[in-house]
Amino acid sequence: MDYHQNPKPSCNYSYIKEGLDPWTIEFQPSDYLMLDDGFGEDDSSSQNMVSSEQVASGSSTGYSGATSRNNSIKCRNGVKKNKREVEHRVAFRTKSELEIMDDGFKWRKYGKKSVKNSPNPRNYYKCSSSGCNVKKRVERDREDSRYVLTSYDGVHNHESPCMVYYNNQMPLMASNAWTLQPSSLHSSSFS
DNA sequence: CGTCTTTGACCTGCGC
DNA sequence: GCGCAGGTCAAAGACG
Repeated sequence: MDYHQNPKPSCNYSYIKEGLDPWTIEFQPSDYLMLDDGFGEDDSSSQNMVSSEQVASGSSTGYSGATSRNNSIKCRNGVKKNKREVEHRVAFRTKSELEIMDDGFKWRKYGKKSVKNSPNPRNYYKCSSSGCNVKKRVERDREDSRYVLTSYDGVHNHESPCMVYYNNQMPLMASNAWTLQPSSLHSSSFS
């Protein structure tokens, strides 16, 4: 049973960046987990991230899909949201042999879907904590299967189950570590 | 027995 | 209106 509690892999992470070579900045999981939600609001910063829609829509990998055709995000109830209205969505690419990396939370897989023009399926996860609606998408980079594309949608309304374990070393690690404010979402592509 | 993964079916939006 | 594609649901089975 893949319960996503494997030890933190000794892999290198790469932010999905804008303007610069998107795959050159590497960091460790702990670095990312300690980011605050004010992160990325300063455009002069070299640590901007982009929405996962840019990843999925092909800005960096060539993907295309229904949810990205009109720069809008569809919801189950049919309500559409503009890209920039989607809150708390982050994506990054990770060089790892493991598709599942321990981010301190427990995830339940609820779907798997093959993606057009990609030999690798996309996996869908929900946070297994009751009341927490954070979702996660994981897929291998179609152009370089050594990399894993991970995108998070939402903000955890609870602390990480690993909080106690890591608390001594990572006091800033918080449930909103994944937060990405809309103001930090950029609409331009990597082209 | 509870919780998880698997997987086909279904829903929705978009382009033609 | 139809087909395509992504995202989600839910039943069935597996596992500890």
